[in-house]
Amino acid sequence: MIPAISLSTNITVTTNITVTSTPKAHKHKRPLNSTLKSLTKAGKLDEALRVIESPPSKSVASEPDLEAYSLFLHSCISRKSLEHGQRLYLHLLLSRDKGNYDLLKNPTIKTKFITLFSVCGLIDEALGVFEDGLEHELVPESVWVAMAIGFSKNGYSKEALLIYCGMLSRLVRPGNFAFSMALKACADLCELRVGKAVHAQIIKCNEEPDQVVNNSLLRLYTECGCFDEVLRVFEEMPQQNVVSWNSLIAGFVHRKQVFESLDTFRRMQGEGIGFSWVTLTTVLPICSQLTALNSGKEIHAQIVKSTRKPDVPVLNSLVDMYAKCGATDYSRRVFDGMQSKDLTSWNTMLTGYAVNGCLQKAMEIFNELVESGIRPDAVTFIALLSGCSHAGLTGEGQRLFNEMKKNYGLSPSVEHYACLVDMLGRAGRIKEALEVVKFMPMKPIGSVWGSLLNSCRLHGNVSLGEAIAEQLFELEPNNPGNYVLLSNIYANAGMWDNVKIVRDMMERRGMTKEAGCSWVQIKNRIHTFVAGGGFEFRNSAEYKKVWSQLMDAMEEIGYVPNTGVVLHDVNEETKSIWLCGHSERLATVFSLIHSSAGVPIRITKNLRVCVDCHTWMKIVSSATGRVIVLRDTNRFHHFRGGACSCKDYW
DNA sequence: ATAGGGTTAG
Repeated sequence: MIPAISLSTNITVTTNITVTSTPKAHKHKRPLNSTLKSLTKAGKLDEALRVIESPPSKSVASEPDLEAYSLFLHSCISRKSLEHGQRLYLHLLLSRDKGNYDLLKNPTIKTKFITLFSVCGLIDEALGVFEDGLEHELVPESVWVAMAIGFSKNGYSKEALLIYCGMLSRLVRPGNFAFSMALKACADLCELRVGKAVHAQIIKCNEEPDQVVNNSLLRLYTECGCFDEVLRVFEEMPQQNVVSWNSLIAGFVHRKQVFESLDTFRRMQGEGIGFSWVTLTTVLPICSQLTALNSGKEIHAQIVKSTRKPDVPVLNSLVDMYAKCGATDYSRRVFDGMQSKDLTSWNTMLTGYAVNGCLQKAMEIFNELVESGIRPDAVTFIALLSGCSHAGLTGEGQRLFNEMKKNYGLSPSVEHYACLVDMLGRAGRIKEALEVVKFMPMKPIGSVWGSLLNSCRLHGNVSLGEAIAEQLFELEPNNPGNYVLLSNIYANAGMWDNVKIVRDMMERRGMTKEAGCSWVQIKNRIHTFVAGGGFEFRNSAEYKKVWSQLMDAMEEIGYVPNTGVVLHDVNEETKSIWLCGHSERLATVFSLIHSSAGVPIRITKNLRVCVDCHTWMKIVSSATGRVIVLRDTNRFHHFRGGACSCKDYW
């Protein structure tokens, strides 16, 4: 059975097949072939071509044989040497026109040309080779598969599947190569239905799928979120290798089961599977997400200990992990040590500096990037612009925004406009920000209105905030953050009735504000604190001791809680008690108790830091002499000696 | 000839 696939195509596959007789082996004489082969093996493709293209003399055969050409093409493919391949192709076409035996009909040669053109990105040329004679010949599986892989590798997964279907419709039986290719295409498209049909074919063909096919199944089900299937295939396959385990970890990451994925990584070491660079590039982002610096460092140690040379992606994710843990110095060390860098390496380092508020250094990296001759891309500018926005460098940001198109030929996307709007709004230039929204060439997305609303909150603009919120509620009715922002605006203005109206609206629409939650890694454990929770900890003697010491220090400095951040209409005393229960404070006290002096405290929060906690943190950093690195939903705050890296602008 | 990965965004 052929699975029903509804995909649009411009490829027509005809089904009337005429079988031509098998070509007779091409006669050849040794000398020419051995010359050609040795030239090819020595990498002297130019000379080899000269031999091929030279007019036939009587002393040698008119054409070299299949084997010699195969070898030559193989060499072209591994070097991605399009030019040599094209010249051979032209030569064979001319030779065919002269009435010589048509070597382009030979499946091996055909497969190699298809592969060569595909790896060089010339998918149309590859298709031309493939379709040449398709109607009259019985094309073996290998040719179909080469064409399909060509499509798939160039990002044309639908077309790859259509080739697969074309093959089935001609009753060519798919083998393991065809199966894994088809499954990859389905995984790339998230085409679960077709993928399951292929799975069914694999089962029905009654031959044991090989490991690659099983791994492709794992990836399909991982991508499509069918975790039960992932587990089943994983358990049932005769042997799991590194790739299988990597898929399993990726499956957990996909489901945001960070602890399970770390656990699987450990189990894989326990079972003697080891790891590959891909394993580490899958696991490192978990450490980034969790700000689990200790775990990240352990992985770094594995890389250092290894005798293999780490590849670019694994080092990129290492740079990112350190940056996401607020440790840009470590990032920089890894970055500087990289022997080769790609644009992602630069973007990652740049972004790391930008989100940590080190705009100066981000600009230095940017300049170095430009000097090294690499062209920055859209991501580079999002990092720079959002960095400028958060650092309050409006002029610099505007300059970059304009340079983007003028000097680098990049037209700003809606995300870039969002950054521009954000930086103007934050600086209190809300009117100009609105002008940008009005004249930008595309429809604003939620985040554009969102940053405007945030600007209204920062600058206490109630009426404009209301108007913007209205737009936003229409665009993103189910984003609780927008409602919270509006109620913040009302609360700051003391308009408690309106706060209540917004709260009721949220409740009616079934939305809840995410509970504030902070966590910190101490040794290998992640300790989580929820706002208003942690009672057991707060009742402990050690907590009370540290807390009262902090209170004394606060009093000395003259700290008065800013209860304005409590968005409920309750009395002042209750408000200040609630503030003490904010999750970042619990995490801070916990860290003060459980980590040694001199080590920076690294806390991560799922929401934005509140203004009062921000003040509180500054004081704690000066009273205890500790560096506190707080990562909130979008920024880093480095508290040191009573000041914050964000200069109170965020 | 087939399977696995990293960066931005209120």
